[in-house]
Amino acid sequence: MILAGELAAGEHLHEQALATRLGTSRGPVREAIRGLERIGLVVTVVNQGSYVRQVSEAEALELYEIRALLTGQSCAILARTVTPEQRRALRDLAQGMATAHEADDAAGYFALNRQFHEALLGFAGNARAARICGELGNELNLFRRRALSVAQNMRQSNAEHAAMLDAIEAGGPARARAAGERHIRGGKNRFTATRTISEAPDTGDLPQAGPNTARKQDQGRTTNGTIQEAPDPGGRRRPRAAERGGVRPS
Amino acid sequence: MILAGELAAGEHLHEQALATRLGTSRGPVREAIRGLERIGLVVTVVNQGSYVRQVSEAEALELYEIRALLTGQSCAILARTVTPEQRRALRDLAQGMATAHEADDAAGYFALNRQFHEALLGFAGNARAARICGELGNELNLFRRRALSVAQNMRQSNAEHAAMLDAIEAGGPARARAAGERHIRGGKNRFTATRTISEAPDTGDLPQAGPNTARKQDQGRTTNGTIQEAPDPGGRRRPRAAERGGVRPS
DNA sequence: GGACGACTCTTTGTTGACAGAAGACACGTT
DNA sequence: AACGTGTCTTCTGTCAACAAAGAGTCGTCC
Repeated sequence: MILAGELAAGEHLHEQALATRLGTSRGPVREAIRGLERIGLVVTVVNQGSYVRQVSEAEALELYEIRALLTGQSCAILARTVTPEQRRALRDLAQGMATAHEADDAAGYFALNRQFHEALLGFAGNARAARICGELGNELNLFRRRALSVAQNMRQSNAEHAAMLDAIEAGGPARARAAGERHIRGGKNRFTATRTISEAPDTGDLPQAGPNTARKQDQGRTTNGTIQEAPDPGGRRRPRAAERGGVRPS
Repeated sequence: MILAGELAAGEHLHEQALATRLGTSRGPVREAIRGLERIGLVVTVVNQGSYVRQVSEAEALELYEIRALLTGQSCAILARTVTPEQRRALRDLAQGMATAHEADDAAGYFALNRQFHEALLGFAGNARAARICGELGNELNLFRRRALSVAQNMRQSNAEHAAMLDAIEAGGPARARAAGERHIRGGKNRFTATRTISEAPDTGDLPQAGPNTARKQDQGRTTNGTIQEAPDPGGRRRPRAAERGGVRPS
């Protein structure tokens, strides 16, 4: 639900509501939340609840850097080890993305893009790196949402994919690595360029509190103590207040 | 408890026993297990329970590669951005490790080593990379345990730390990156060399079943479906059999 | 009129109990 | 004697209920 955008970034996770919605009880929901917390999709404040993680721009840039490294390394490895079947599979995925782009099928494009990167990392033989890269991509989706569905960006991304494959097939490890890193950093730049679009809080139908509602907040001590990040619920903590008066102007 | 070695790799996590031992009930234990599962310290099989993750040698090598990349990148960044305070902090940690090595203080050495790498990654400015690297180190500890407490290895590791710092301070990004990668790959080689030592199952006081006890095992379908790894409980699944007759020879 | 304090309500944290599943043991059959 | 089947026990998965803590609201006092 988080990745699908049904739960907005910063949104409070109401355990009972989720349980009834999923047709189960609070126990399984809590266990799931603990798992999401560990992979960084959710932040929990003791005695207050859990919130969908809000990725700051600085953090997003960090994630891009890690992905660039891992992707570049995978390309470098593939330049030496790629098999004809793998080449064909990657080319097919790239071709599929091109047609999806022409058909203006953003959803299909994203699915294929994910498969492409997953296959690339997987072929390189480091399953764990592939898993990490996928999780980082998930977190990035929390931030960028669909701000990247600009057609121009899709085309540019496709060109970079082709360059990566060319470098893998004929360029040698160093060039392949550079192409891989360039692609991710290109995505990073596209993200930075279109960031202002998603800057507007797009919480959909949720009532939105003002940016400086007085709140105790306790400086966000999380249960595992790793990410001391202010949850900033964004909307209401107690539904009652929002439903009755809406935003309380300080 | 896993990192401290109280729970051996492959050991079954008995929820009720853990709950009573920790003075709580099964709910919080289950939530904690879900978190550990997400970061890869625990593997769960449905309707069978959770086991401390067993890291295969191939996986361990993968983890080393990822750490090498991240560490090398951090060194490259630090070569351009390191401040005098950071240099001093890293030098102090390296010096502390040297004295710990001379004093044969393996525990102190490991603690300092962890701090050193944490500080290195942290100074490089990518908090997430630091976190990932730390988690990977935790997982590696599942495997290598204390096979690396050989004095010779400590000395070699110290020399590599010094080389990293030298390269960061005077060598430029490329040399610093190479030094960082060389250190982690050196650890990888030391791990491979001493691997046979830890190969002997060191489960301590646990009764150990024979290597080929017939078991259904269901090929280990996990709850999240990511790591299809055979749990291989290693010891007993039901205490009764082991307590009554011990190992049943086929 | 504004600020402080008590009260109430909602939500989380935790517990105990129940149902289902899976393995182990014992018995009967081939 | 070996194999298959039935039963039993144990453990996990899930649920409903209780206790505690925090936040909002209302009343009172300065």
